[in-house]
Amino acid sequence: MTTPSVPSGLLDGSVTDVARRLLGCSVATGEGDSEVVVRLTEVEAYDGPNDPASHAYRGRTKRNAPMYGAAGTVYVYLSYGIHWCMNITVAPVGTPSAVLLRGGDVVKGLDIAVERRGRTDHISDGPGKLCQALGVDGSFSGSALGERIGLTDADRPPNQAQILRTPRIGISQATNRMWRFVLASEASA
DNA sequence: GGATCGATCTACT
DNA sequence: GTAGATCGATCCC
Repeated sequence: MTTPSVPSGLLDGSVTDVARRLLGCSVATGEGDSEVVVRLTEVEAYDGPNDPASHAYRGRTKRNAPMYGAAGTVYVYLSYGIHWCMNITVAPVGTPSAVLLRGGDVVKGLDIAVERRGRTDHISDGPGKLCQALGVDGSFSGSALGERIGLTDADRPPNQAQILRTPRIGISQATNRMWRFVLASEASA
């Protein structure tokens, strides 16, 4: 076992399989009273070299290096100079596939998340907001799941029937790929 | 060394 | 629903 804090098999398979599987899973940061847990409701798959929209499409750089690491590596980058965005590397070493965590519901430590966000609404319904609510920043990039960020599948739906597939957001390339996955219960019709 | 772009967020209409 | 903000990293000369 290499990543004891990650449920076995959770990160196996294609990047789209994993993205779908991560919906409903919970991401956690902090410990004890300062722990914040978010249940994922929105993710996107990025298939490195085969995906024009991926940061790894043009090759390896200092920023995206963690995507070339082992499955379960956390890749955090700064978007638009102000927002942190968090990914989980999927494929084996050398293959830069990753899943972008776009949003979710805070299920623990809501007061902490609210304080960090400075608002009581829109706490974690976007990539940058999700990271801010969890207290994730660039120092988390390159670390493995289980070290500073925990991942559990406790509240994952038993089937994939409630999962919707839609085009990805915020990109200008390969927008035709339906690689954004959302929990149907959160999509409000 | 300089110019350009970005997997976004917030506020206002 | 629409427009503006904001700063690092990347890419090119």
